[in-house]
Amino acid sequence: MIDYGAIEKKWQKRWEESNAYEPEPNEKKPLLVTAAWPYVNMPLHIGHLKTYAITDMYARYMRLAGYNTLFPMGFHYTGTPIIAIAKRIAERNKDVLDEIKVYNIPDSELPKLSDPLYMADYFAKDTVRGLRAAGLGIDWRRSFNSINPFFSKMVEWQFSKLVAMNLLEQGEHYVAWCTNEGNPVGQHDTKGDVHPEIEKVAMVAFKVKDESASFLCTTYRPETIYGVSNLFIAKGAAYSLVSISGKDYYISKSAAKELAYQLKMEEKGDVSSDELLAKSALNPLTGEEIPILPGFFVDESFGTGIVMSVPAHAPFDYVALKRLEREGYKVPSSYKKVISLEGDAEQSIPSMVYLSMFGAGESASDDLIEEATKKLYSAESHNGKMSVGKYAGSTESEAREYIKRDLLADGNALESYIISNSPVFCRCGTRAIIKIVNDQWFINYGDKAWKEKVKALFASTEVYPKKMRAAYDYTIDWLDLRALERAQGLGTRFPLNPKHIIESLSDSTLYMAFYTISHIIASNNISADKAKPEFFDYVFLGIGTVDSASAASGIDPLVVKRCRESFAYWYSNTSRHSASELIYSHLTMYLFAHAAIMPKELFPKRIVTNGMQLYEGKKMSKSLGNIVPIADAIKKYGADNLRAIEIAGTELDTDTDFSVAAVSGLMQRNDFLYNTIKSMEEMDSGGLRPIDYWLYSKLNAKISSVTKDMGLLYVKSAFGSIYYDSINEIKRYLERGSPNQIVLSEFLSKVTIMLSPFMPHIAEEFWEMLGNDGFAIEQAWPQPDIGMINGPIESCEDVIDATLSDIKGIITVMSPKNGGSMPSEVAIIIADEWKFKAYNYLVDSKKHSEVIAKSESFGATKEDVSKYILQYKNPNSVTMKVSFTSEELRSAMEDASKYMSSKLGCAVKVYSESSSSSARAQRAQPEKPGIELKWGQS
RNA sequence: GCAGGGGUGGCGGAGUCUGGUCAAUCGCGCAAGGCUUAGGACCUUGUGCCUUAGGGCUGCGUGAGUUCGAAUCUCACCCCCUGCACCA
Repeated sequence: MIDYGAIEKKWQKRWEESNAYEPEPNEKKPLLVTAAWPYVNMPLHIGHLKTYAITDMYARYMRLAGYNTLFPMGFHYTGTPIIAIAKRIAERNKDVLDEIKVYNIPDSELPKLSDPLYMADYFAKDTVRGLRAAGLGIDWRRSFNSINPFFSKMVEWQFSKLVAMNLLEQGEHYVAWCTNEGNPVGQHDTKGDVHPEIEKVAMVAFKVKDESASFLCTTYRPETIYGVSNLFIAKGAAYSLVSISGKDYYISKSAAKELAYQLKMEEKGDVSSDELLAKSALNPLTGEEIPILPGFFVDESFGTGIVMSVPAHAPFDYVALKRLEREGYKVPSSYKKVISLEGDAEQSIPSMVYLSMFGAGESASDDLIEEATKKLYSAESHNGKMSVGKYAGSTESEAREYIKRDLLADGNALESYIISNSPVFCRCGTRAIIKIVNDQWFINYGDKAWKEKVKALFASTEVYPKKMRAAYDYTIDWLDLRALERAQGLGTRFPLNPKHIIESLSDSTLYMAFYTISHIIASNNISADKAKPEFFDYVFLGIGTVDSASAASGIDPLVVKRCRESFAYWYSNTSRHSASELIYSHLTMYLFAHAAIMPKELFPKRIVTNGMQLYEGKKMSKSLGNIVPIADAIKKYGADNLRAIEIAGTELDTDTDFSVAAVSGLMQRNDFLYNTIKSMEEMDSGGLRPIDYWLYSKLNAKISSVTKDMGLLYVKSAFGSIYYDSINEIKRYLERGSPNQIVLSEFLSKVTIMLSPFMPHIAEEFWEMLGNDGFAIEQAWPQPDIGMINGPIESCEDVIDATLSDIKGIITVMSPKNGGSMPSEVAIIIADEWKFKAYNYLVDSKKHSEVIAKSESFGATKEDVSKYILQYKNPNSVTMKVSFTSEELRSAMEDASKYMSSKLGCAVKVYSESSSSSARAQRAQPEKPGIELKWGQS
């Protein structure tokens, strides 16, 4: 049994003692691999480990492949969640305390975590411990966080560059807003972590009859305006008369309050709902006069608190009218249908049809009506056609845009934003609304020239998995204005508005460059006030000289020089790693930042993304309570086993499942390898047999295919070949008896090197047990000896396998007829060479007649050849030549006969067809030797 | 809706680019036997259907097409997953 804990500690210590992961520039080719830095509002769990483990595997592989490889890691502090969590720890919020419980934080630490910075530092340290324990080869000297003052200066420098390039813009922007706290509201600021979904909607104005003012109705479906039978308001609610851009409108009082955050508006006075009910309105498109009625479902706080009633298409409107009718109200009697669905009856009222589909009558619950509304809305949006009005005949979705455009152009409508999943509450308890901010700064990712530059440079960036390239291309096109500042949170102050901080994604697009100098800055204790633009200009862009940069910054010229050299060396070859979800945000912004600021030869060379890590088939989440901290998993399963599953459980593009069953499979196999290596002392090393050549062939073919797979980051396939296949091959090799120590040792040593990126600790242990010097992780990746790849001998081995399984099958069938006894002897009859030649000729010619005509050249009679070759009825299906000769197969079979004999429990004799007197001899085919079982006396 | 990815055995997941060596690598699960005081582990065998001297049939979301031959190529349709921004 392997003691994983002991092995892990042993090798981690030795690696550390030899500074194995603290590279500096040298004569080798450089490679800087970086993974998206973790956001430390919680400790890491095994779901987070995946990307880092893959990055580490890649770094280790490239190191073996001859690169001087650097893998640094920092921590992301920017934004509000760290503050939010710390605050809730201070409040002793039960959810957060429960969530944090799985990480075994000592009671003495817990109170201190209510300080956001202390908490972030604490979780960062915890993360370092976890990643070290997982055996990641990270250069921790270079670690920094996103609020490091020197780094902040770099971010400021970065944004000053963008300003100079005219890539920032100021303008209007909408945000979800808490009126109580005076802050924007993001998902983590809301009760229940609900994301406020923001939508742009139309507000249609219905002029009041005999008045200059209009009713303003929020609607998703302006195209249904032709079918409006009345307006609904909330009875008993307070309404206001307001003036927007010189026009008067009635809206609910609460809407007036909220819309004031979006539109310039003046409140002119209160109006009661009864007053409104007494009025009537004019349809802006049809001019029809319509009544105002109380709607039971109208929410004064949603939209404008006035709803246009389209009973034919809106189930709520329909039900409301029916209820009013029953209560004795005078209600419109015609439900005008304006949209038709294919196949519906002309007279049918869609809202009635859908209500009855759900078994919902006039007294149905709101939920049921809601359900019918959704279905009808979806059906009409997808397949509905306008049946009336200017756009009759066009699809509903087209008509919606056209009609909205017309209404806006004619001054019959306004636009506003609403929270479509309203109500969303801020944690303080206030309902969130939408605010339009008009001095908001944006990064203009919509800039055409910038986009073109990114596209041009990105064309030569390698993307893994390859098929993700389309997603980047799409995102490059799609990215547009992006707000870059926020009112709250940790981070770097935005130079153009120091009250705000630079938003968390925007401050993390160039930080990987800082790793190349962070340890130099730290070890020389250089303070942030020396981080002058001239310093960054020189180090990152080569603008100016060592002396000018030193003079401007006050930093020692030798330090400046070292920074410049370090950056120029490492940044010339970079590989970026993250989960694939970041393609749509961070990774593409990272491309934009590099295109704008960095010299084009330093543009990212490679981006690698991966899927998620699942746990027992499910996404890990606090609500499922299935979060496994990294330290726990390592203790339980072993770092290498955890790594292997996370890295190579699937290929990069799919999610990986972590299951305990998979771990136990790995443990058993590790034990097998361990025991095999231990038992090697007793092995001899004599002359080579076919099976030895077979193992060499497998080894070299493996090196060749794995090298190819690793180059394309087909991780699962590579690992399968290195690990599972090798184990199966060793088992087979050992079964054949008399294993050769030299052969097996070479096989295992090379496999161990290839295994080390995945399972570094175990690989080191095996490497040492095999009697090799140095670290496995510092060896050269094996080169395949193509000459040792022996197709014929592998094919012969396959034939041996197939023959064995054929024989077993026949024995199973025949035994009962022979009183349950086993055969006393099995004769294996190898086809004569002429059959090989005839067969191969058929593959080429595809014509029986041509093969038969050539009979003599194969050394056989026409009769024999035609009898043999005609059994391949469709020559087109004979496509693969036999790669070995009759004699090669005979000798391999001979060598395997002892093994077959032990498997079958009876004597096995090998004959050639011509020397066999068996009646079954002529059945022998090149890849299917004849078989004869003998019962009784042998 | 827009964009990207995907539908293969009880399950995870190969194979698809480059059609034939594919009843389908590998792994998990399951079943029987061996070993064991017992359990676990380990080893052997089996695991679509029908056969029974190494054979045949059906099958890779649905339907059609190309081809001597299709999981693989073409067309149409159905279904699922992810992202859609100020959120790290």
